[in-house]
Amino acid sequence: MATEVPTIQDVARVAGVSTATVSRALSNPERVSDSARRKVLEAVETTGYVVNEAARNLRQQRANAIGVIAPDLSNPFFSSIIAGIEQIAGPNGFGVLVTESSMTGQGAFDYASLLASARVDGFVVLDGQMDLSRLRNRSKGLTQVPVVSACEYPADMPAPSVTVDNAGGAEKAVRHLVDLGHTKIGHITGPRGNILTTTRLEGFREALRSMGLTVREDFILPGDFNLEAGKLAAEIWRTMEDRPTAMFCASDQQAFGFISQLSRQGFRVPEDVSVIGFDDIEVSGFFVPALTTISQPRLELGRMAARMLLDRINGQSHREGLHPQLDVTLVVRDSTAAPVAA
Amino acid sequence: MATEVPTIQDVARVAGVSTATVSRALSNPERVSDSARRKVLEAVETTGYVVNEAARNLRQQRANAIGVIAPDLSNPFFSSIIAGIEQIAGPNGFGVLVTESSMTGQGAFDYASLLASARVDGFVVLDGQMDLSRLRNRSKGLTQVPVVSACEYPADMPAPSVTVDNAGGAEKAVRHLVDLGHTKIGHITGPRGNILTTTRLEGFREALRSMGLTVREDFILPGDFNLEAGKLAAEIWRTMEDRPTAMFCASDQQAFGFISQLSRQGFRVPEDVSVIGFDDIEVSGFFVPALTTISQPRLELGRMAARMLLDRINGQSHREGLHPQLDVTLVVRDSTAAPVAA
DNA sequence: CAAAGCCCTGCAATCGATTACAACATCTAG
DNA sequence: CTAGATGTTGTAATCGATTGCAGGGCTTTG
Repeated sequence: MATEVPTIQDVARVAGVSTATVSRALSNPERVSDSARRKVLEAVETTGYVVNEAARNLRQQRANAIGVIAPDLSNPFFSSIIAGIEQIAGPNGFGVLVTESSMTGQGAFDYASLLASARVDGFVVLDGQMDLSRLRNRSKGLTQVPVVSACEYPADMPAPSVTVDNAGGAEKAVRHLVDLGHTKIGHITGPRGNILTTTRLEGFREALRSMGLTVREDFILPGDFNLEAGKLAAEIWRTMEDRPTAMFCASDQQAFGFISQLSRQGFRVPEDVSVIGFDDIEVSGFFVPALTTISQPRLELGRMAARMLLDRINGQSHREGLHPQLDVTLVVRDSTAAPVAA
Repeated sequence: MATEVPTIQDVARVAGVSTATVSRALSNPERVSDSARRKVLEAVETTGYVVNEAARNLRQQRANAIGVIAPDLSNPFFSSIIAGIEQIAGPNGFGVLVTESSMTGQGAFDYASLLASARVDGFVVLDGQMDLSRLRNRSKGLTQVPVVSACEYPADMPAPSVTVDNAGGAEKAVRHLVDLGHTKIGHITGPRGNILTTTRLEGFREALRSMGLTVREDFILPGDFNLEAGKLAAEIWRTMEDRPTAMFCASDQQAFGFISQLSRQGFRVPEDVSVIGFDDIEVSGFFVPALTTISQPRLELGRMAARMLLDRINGQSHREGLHPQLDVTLVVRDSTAAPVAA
């Protein structure tokens, strides 16, 4: 039972050919004769041979793995993206190493080291806050290092990215609220400095203007993408003299926090205030009330980012362009309604 | 800028010693003289050397990485556990490869292959449904392969595991409901055949009995851990003639689905029915109503599983025993209350 | 029929680290 | 003073795959 793991030597011996032929039969089948290929495949079958990745990686000078840097693993928003990345990476023979931003910078988990140590061939960066300067001053310039940012992206980053149409999403959200009859529309932003925050805020402003409404700066509450931020914003909303009748939240989680805190204080959604989120994570349809939101194609985001990164690693140019943008859609549920006549 | 990645040879040259000394200075500092160590560390600093993992892995015949097999990445319950695993693995120089169960079995992502290919040194299995037999009939016997199952575990699996006290959790939930005055208590189970399902159900039954209540089989609804299952159960609850006044749900997600569907039908929680969950995922405190639940130490679950696996890989025996069980705690929030006097 | 080209195969170098072994210096004990 | 122990270092083999190069067989062409 406790047999050794077979090597390419074993296969070669069983098949009666050289290791070179075995290697070629497996990676470039068209380069060997039919008979040799058959013998090799048969020998692989009987021995149960699997290529030793460490040896291959050493020789080929590539890791056959990609790293994913996520800001927060416990946020369900990111896990779907990661699932999408795996769907592409796995079948292409690439492993996926997932890291939280908070882990990087710690010894071996420093991402520059991950690259230099031949553990990964490139990164998908899901964290827009990430400081990529360290990557730059090590060995190759940043433009050389295969990096694709997905979803969020550092403003100064000269790397390909795949994003969604955030401004368009904001516009769809505002239009929905306006269509319902709202005129006093507020917004809870994401964290300061985040690109998503600015794009959605800008889209929000622009949409209001284009629909002939004035932007009330006091209706724009600073926040974050998490639950706590929504709760905080609710406290502010509650103390406002002139309250917005509808709030556009920068994320679903934030919307949950907002609604939760309001409910606790005796307010009702959507009767007292309409709430619309952004992301469409899984629970959104099951929240109470079910959350109206802007749906992001999260799986596809991950898949496309992975495809782009693999192209990059393989030295190909991107089939989908340098900065593809995916569409978002409005999902109307129960957290938005027409404002009650005052 | 586009310099090559420095190798141990470069360091040796700069430091004026042999590669053997460099290697020893880095991994067994006490085996070299002070002066040599100083020179090496300095040379590492100036060259920016990072060990090439592929070369090390090949020579040492270990991958310095562990695999995590999760049933469903988009479930926030698992992401915390994974974060915990990383907290331990990373600082110990181990990478973490995350895989969804649905991916395994596909070519290179087959987990037996992952092992044989020297990509990982062992696994943390988060999926109790996982069929581990394939692992068994390849090379070493299953007992040889470093595997630690966390949270769920296949019943027939002769591997170490770290779990929580599921029966105790069920008991705490029931006691809480009984303390509130409930006597008609129902349960929505997890998926059939899952070990968590049986343990929690058994704990539920046992708790009722020990508190002098009879177990009503018609109050036990079959389910799953996901949102949809809760929704389905709500439909059944609604049509019951004699309804339980309190439901113990096998997971928080399930509880959300249950509450969500009831709300949609005009019922109120906890006025019409008390609901208690299991897991205490992040959003639970922000649900409407905030969910009373049994809290699992998810981060610690991952950390402990990782520690056990690393011990195993390093050939040490487990400091924490073969089957440690972590305690769970009752978190009382707003979804449970005394039953209304009929 | 000879020269040139192509296909298939094997030999052996190579990737970059670790480590068994041996060499040497230094120290200790008798 | 010497045999043996101890501590430090370097040499070179090794891990398992890939791949440049060359050789042998066969086909094509003039």
